Amino acid sequence: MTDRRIPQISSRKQPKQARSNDLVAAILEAATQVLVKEGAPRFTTARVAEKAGVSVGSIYQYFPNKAAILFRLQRDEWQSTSRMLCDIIRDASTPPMHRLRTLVHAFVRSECAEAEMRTALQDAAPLYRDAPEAKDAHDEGYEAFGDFMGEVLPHLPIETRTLACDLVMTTLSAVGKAFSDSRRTDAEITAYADAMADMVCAYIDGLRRTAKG
Amino acid sequence: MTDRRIPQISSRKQPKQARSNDLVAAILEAATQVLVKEGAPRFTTARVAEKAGVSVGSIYQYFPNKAAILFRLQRDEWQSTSRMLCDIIRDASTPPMHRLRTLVHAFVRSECAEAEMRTALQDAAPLYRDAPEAKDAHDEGYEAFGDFMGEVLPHLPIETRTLACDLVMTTLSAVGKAFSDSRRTDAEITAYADAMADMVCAYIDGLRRTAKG
DNA sequence: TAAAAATGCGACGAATCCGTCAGAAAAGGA
DNA sequence: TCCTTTTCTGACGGATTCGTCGCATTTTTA
Repeated sequence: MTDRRIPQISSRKQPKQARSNDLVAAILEAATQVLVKEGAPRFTTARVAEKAGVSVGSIYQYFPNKAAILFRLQRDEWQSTSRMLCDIIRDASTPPMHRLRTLVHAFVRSECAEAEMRTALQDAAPLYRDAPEAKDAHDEGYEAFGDFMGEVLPHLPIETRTLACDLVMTTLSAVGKAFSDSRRTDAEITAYADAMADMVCAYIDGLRRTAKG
Repeated sequence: MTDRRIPQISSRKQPKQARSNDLVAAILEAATQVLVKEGAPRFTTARVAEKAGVSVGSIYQYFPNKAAILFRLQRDEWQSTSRMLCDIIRDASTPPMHRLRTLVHAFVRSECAEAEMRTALQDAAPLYRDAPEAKDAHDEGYEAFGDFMGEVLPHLPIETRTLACDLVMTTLSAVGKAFSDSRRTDAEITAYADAMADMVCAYIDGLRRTAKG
């Protein structure tokens, strides 16, 4: 790349009055709608402002630029699914592989539920992807899953385990995205999630045998 | 989406003189460079023309619009990798699962080799994705892989087999993309491809046992 | 209640970008 | 060589977008 700018992402000013908070909330809500209904290329501060019943200037009071809004939406999304996955994978009251299957189903279902939003955010990625803050948003879920793999595959060499962890997480996320690119029925979702779970479990069982034998 | 245009993609006119062919080739070459070096948002007919040492008007003589250039690049890429995969998976002189492993390695390696190009094309996807021609570009490889699954899992119910086929193809493509998003060393590529092959093979072996037992 | 501070407004300048069109240049034919 | 056809050129119109800035409005403070 020859001339990429790294967008400024961090917030411009902290709201001090109550109405400001409402404003920010309204902006984010409107941004979501604009993004989903109009698509990434037509995502414009002007359109967001109009939808939110607010003027452009107000937006730029709390977001340094367009990219910051998109980044914020993306980060919120990551955080919420990340948290969901943590809850499932750490639930000590159910057997590990059962947790994993539940995780897969929950993940696929969630991806399908927000497919439009996700696609649009993906399309807008060039605008915020290069921001430094973009990296540290995924780590919560990743760490939890690392613990899980340690629990299930204690005897595996650490390197192999890390690689396996990476592969499984990537598979969930990437295949989930790809699957949810088309609109799916409930039955399709269940069937596909079952197949994904089969695949991942088969892989992990294989690793188990390798470690023991 | 409220107001998406479907872009016209099909070619504007067939070149009749030799110099025209050179021109089209030069345009595509320049387009590739611009896309990789400047990134999707800065991909402009003007820039492509400049790089190709040609005027904007000439571009619009052979491509109806910007989207058509991008679509063409994407299609060429799909075709070439699709063909490569067909050659590997259909090679009757090697045992099936060995072919599959080779396929995985070849695919991951190829994705990594053209990572920048692929990312940029992905970023530009909103411009050409909705075109009707976009769908029928993947089918060659898909069909070949379907045959392969039939060969390896003859006793599996057709529905299950189709699902499995879909899952494996999607996994290859989606996980390969995600993996190649970061720059990778040769050793990393090999290790990751091995892990992917392990996972896919474990899944298919599992299905085999299911079908027999 | 009056001044100060915070917030909200929206027209506007500057920058791109897309694709066209009238005419120049090159190639082909008689 | 001269005329016709094909190809190439690049300035330009029309459209869109981003983000700012001077000013109006509301809230807080004294």
